[in-house]
Amino acid sequence: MFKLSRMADYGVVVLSRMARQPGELVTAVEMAQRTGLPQPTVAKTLKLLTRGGLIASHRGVQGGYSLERAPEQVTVTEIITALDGPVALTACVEGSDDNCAVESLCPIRGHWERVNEAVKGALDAVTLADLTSAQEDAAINFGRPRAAKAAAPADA
Amino acid sequence: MFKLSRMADYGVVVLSRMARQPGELVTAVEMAQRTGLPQPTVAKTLKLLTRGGLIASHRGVQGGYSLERAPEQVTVTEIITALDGPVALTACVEGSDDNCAVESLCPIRGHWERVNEAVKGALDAVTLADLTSAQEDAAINFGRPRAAKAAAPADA
DNA sequence: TCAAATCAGGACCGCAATCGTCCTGTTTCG
DNA sequence: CGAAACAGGACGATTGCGGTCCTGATTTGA
Ligand code: FES
Ligand code: FES
Repeated sequence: MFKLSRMADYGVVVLSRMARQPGELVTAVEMAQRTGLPQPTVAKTLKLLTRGGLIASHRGVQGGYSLERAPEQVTVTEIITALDGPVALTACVEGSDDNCAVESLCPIRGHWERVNEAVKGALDAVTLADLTSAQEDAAINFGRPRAAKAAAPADA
Repeated sequence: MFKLSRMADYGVVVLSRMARQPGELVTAVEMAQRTGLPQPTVAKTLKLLTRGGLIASHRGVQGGYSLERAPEQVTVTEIITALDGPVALTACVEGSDDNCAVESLCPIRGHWERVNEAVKGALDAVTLADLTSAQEDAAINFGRPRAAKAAAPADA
């Protein structure tokens, strides 16, 4: 069913929540309260997000996490990459050391990368701002936005 | 890591193999031999593909499967849908009856659909013909493509 | 008519990756 | 020096997935 991991889901939820007050320092437990998610999991998510460079952390007594980057500069691809590793649809795309069992006679060998590129491009075109700001202008192009086809310069 | 299931992978492999001789009737066991994949799994894949309307089946003694549609009319989205169910990145997109646990206060509620649309659009733009074309340069690197992996240890 | 070939559909089990939790440092502030 | 808060990893339960097999249904051909 081609669904992304729950971690990435949580990550987007948490991040979009943080995008409301950029720069504000929030602790992990408070973040869990705001989102309604279990605290340990949210803490883990925050850690991963920090390691991925998406948010900044501050240790110590008055510490916490804060979103420093602009919401429209945070792409969904980055979030997924930070929480679930690089986007690699199949085993034969770069990023994994294990190839398909039939690499020798596979008819499409390197052509998976094109699909991978297309998906990554689509994911790249959606930013955190898109997910949080669509509140007011819900009537944008929902049918097939520029993201879909415009993300096809894979072979340029 | 946002990878699609192995079933979908196999499906594409099998289909792209069938795209070479469209209309030819091939049995499941022969298809397994051609692709090098285990027979039971390949049979299962063929069944799912048939149910999805991507290939035609013929029962009886001289039966088998055949690809009736044009390769450029078969999209990757269809293949994934046939084998893994509809493309639904998260639980809150249409297609599943189960929502996130925090749907009530989730800040992005319906906005996941945009991401879903973007991905589906990207997948829709790649057809079976795209994967099978450029067959000539697919035979060049028979060793181990391993695109730009940092310092690939000699494992040959 | 009968038997063989082949697909259809589902049941079943084992493995694996994920999800979620917790514990032990490390850092900063009061 | 102690408390607050993050960092990092270990650990177990669970769920879904991958893979196999078995029993029908259908068609062909002898
Ligand atoms: S080598 Fe991976 S799909 Fe063919
Ligand atoms: S992510 Fe599903 S309801 Fe918010």
